[in-house]
Amino acid sequence: MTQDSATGAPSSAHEPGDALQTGGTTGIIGYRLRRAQLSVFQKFLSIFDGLKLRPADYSVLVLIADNPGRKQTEIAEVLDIKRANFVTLVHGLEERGLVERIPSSADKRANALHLTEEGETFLAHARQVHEAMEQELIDRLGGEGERAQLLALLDRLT
Amino acid sequence: MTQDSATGAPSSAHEPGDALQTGGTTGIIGYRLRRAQLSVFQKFLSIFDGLKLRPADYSVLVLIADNPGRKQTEIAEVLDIKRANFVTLVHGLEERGLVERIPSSADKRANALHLTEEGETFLAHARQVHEAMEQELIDRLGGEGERAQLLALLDRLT
DNA sequence: TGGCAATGTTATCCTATATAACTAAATACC
DNA sequence: GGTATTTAGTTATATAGGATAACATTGCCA
Repeated sequence: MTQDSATGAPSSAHEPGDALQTGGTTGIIGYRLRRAQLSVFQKFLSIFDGLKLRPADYSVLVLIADNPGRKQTEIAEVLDIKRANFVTLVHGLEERGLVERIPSSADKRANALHLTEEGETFLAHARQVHEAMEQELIDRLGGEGERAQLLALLDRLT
Repeated sequence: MTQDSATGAPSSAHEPGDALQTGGTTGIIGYRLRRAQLSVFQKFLSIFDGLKLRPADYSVLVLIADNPGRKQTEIAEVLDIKRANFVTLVHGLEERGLVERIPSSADKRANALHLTEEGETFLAHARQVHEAMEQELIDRLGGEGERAQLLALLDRLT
């Protein structure tokens, strides 16, 4: 009884060079999501290796650029980053001269976040680099239509 | 010049209660992938909280069940888990009485992995629980067709 | 005015993941 | 056949992500 291909069930024995039965995991939506996400993030990391920018850093810079003057809690919240961990993240960006924490005059507890001039320049470049990566992903998907399809399907899972 | 809705660009000022401009991040494939993956894993964790089973544990049990007698390196490899980290993972499953490490007679360095009787019973139950979750995800996607579409699109990213 | 909530921060913990080094055993090479 | 290389499992260790608790300062509000 070694008819794997018929039943898909594991045979009682295996030859040393045999491929493993992976259907039990590769059929799982969450598993495939995770693999795809890791693959895309890996590509991001390799592309942005020179700029020393991680996905979280990039998303923070983009959000600050598109919402200048917002306080830390607001930016952290939309990214689902705990404000305690956001402190370290912003601190790093500030040390690199990309972000400014300006004490809010309206609320003395809060810091208003802004990009520095250098931060604007840096992000403009990073956005170009990222745009190229995004376009490659779209190409791999098959086009804009497939990208829209994917995003719509992902939305239903969230 | 406060016509955000027309340009999508940030206005120079924001009202305290305003929603943030998030298009810069939510349009990114990798960002949406990550959010969806986190959401699905979160659901997994809450559903399997009672069984104290994490996604990685589940995938390991399934792979051992479907490929009994394989050695650690083989199972770890298909899951992209470093063999050094796999040691701890399998050790935990062994301590819980779900997995056996049987020294291979053919290769005295290797451990042949098997589920125990208890492991088989446990996994049978876990598979049922997971099947219900998977079906809910499929329903959310819209049906089997959409599931197949999603998996196909994810494949192209990997 | 006094109590409660929010902001930013520090400290700490846990988990996941990556790397290096080691042993014992198998394999390759000559 | 004996030596060198590779492989399997393991240990120790480092880093990064993310969660929680506690605290000072400030804002809110009733």
